[in-house]
Amino acid sequence: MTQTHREPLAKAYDPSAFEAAIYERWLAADVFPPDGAGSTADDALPPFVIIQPPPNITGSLHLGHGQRTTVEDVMIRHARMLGRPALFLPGLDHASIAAQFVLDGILAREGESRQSLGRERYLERMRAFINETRQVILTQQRRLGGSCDWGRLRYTMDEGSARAVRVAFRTLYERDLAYRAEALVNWCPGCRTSVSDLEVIPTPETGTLWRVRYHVLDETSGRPDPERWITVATTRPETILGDTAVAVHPGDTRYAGLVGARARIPFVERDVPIIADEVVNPAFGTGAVKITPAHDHDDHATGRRHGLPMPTILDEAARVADTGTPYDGLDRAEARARIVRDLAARGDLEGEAPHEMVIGRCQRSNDVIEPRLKTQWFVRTAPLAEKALDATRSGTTRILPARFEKEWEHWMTNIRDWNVSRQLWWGHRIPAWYCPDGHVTVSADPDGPSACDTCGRPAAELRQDPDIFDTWFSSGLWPFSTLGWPDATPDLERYYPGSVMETGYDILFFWVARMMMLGIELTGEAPFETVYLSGLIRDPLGQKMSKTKGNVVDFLGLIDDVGADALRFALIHGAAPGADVRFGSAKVEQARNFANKLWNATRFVLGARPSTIPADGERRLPEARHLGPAERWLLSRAAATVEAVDAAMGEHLFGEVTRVLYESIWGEYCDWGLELAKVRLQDESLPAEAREATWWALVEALDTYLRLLHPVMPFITERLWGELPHRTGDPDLLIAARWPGQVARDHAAEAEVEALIELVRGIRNARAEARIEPGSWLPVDVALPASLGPAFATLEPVIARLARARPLTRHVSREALAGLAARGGLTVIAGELEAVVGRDRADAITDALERARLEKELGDAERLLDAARARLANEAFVAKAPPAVVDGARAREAELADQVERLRDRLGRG
RNA sequence: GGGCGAUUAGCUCAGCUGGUUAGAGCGCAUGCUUGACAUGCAUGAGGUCACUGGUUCGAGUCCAGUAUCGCCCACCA
Repeated sequence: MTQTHREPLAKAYDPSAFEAAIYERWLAADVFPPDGAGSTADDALPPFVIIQPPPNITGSLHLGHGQRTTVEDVMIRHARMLGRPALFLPGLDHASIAAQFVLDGILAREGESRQSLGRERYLERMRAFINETRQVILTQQRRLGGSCDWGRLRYTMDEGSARAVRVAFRTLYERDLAYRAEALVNWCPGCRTSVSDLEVIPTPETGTLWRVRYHVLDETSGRPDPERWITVATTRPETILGDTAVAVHPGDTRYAGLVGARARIPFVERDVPIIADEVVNPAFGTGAVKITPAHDHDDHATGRRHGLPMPTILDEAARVADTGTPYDGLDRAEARARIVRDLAARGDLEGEAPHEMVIGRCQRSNDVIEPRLKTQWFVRTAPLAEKALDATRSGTTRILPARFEKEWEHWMTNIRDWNVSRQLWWGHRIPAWYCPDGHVTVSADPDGPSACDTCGRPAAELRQDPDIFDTWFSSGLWPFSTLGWPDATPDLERYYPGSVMETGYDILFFWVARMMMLGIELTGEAPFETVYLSGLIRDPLGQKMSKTKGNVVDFLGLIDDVGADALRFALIHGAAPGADVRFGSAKVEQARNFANKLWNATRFVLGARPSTIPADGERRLPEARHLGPAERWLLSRAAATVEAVDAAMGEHLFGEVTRVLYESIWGEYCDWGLELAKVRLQDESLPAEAREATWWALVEALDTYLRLLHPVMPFITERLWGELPHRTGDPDLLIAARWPGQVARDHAAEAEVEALIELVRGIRNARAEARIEPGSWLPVDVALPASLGPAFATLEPVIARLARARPLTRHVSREALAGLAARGGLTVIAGELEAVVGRDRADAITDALERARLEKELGDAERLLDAARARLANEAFVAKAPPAVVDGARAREAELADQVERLRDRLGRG
């Protein structure tokens, strides 16, 4: 395949100049869908399916989303390059409560409200609103380079999801896994709906603990005795109006005589029993507790045990209602203040004290949650959780990092039934109908039931439940509802269960748990093999990013500044799985610089093509017989990088992937590979074949690095790869190219070149320490073992240039070198190699500095030698450590001893 | 009240199954317009791996405890 040359690489790396165009090329080539026209997937391989949490349709992506999309995209691109049919299905979540919260805010600014519009107009407004917002997130994902199969875009409120919701609910109902019951639910007065336990955030606050006297009834008169009372402690005096008992601990002798008596509740003037119950902690407060069964979880349980009445005294907006007192109509806070005041006036307020407490607030609106009695739909979770636990315990589904499995176990084993009813409008209406006789009919028919299941009354007489489902109910079906379930579609057959579900650990229970429970129950299979939990992105101060804090980073702005590649790299570099990351500009700059480095390195390679190689020729593997040690080293290091990246990818260690690539590309390929190659490419004395081989080796290694880096930095690698000569069989686009295969390392070449690199480093170091003019050329005499002779001979001009050595003379023995050292100069000891820099150049070299340097080196070497000797002197070490370790220690000792001896020699302290 | 995690260079963080001299980026110091790159190059300084004990020939790594910070779960008014 002949490659088409487009515009040559610009001198400066400017991602904004090509990222959008690259994305368009991918789209045009139809390579994102596993079954797209441009897909090069091998259908014999198992599909790889990533499951992404569909972002809220009304929002915009923040850096956390960016990180996750990146991680997901890294996995999908890697799988695609391995030839697997790779599905990355994009989606949006209607996010009922979150969306309503956003819209309600907008309406409030317009002077409207949910109530003023009414259900139908409100929903119309919502649809208009999401039509505006839905594009935001999709655009962001594109800008970031997400290689999603856009043709399969789904939405949790589309017809497919709606049907899945109805069928799922009916199925649960038929299996007695969904039931309707009156229960105390968490009520948010701001959102005017119940919320699940998970949505209640325990918030520490300093409240007040009031002590209130309830007068005990006189047995004969039946009237409250002004002289006898029982004092209760409460943090919520307004709930006095709903009290139906006073409880004390059965063993509490202080109150033993009062149990069985009755007390008068003030204001409502209700007479209630004084009961004994184990829940009461006699050490807390006064040891007597007022019981409000309709507005407190503990009290509700107590009320049930004792068969107490449960009057509701707060309405939907948490105003006092139906108490027959003057407090009716007051907000709970105001009612509290008045009641406290009135109690004091009556002389029944015994005292008050500040009190540290934990209060439940709404995750969404931050309102104080008010427990309230409601008839709601619940999902019976115990049997579902049991199956979910089976899946994780058996390894059918793995949770990464593994430590989250413990949290999972704990939560799943203590799970409570899931309240799925929400008194909201934006969402899936619960498909339950009630007939006048109270019969319940659950139907999956989009038009509802035709008649009551129980008594046959016609549909016209049935009334549908006004509530909608918790938003997580529909997203809990996501892994299969998006593939056509409940129908047995080819997609469902092929792409279910998914491979990896990636999300932040903060929604492990909200979402992952629900998908697992519903998925297993409804499809018979766990919905994914691996749960990969990412950490949270935090700001540079370690705070969670949030709009209210104003520390949310402008995602598209960052891409405008540094490019999507740099952002992607920065988001996963140096991050351990599941660990939170502080994200600051330093990371982005590092990533941008890395991209810039790669850009310029490629420009160099392209510009260094020997004139004997045609510009548009196909790529050739360099011929082995023309390869020198530097080329063999370069190719072997590329092979080593393939091994390291494969290992890291296999374990989902993406931070390790970027670390390895950064180090290999910058520290090896650019710092040494290109520098070594430069001299040879310019060396006219070499045969053309040798120079060609050097260039082909550069191209070969660069090709490998671009492939390895592509999942992380897809745009720049695609752009640069397009400029490289391709091999026969390569596709036009890197995204569809194959992942590098593992090739054999050349350990001999690696050792040789690394020894020579150490020599160059040593010479540079000595020169710098001796404060020698960097540009000056000094004679260098080198002694090296015979085994390194050929490599040195080949690379001699390279070493000469990198070390500023002229002339560079090789000596066969150290003895010869020792004689030279006596004539002045710097001594360099680099492993087995040794060099003298600047003999006879007393003008350039300060003897005192050189002696100081050598003294320091000697000191270091002696210390290390002592440690090595001490280690070997330990008989237990020699006897018990593995032979390889002992051998290594011996070699180390010998090397150090040799070094010490040579340094002493030079310092005249033989 | 339970459970989990973190504590490594001035800062932000890697360090997998225990094994030579603990790494990176930024920052810092010194010096370089080296024909890919100053978004760069070279060289360097900087760490009793929170503390105490234990296991081991050998511990940043494993175990126990302590301290500090963070997170999750939990019905004490």
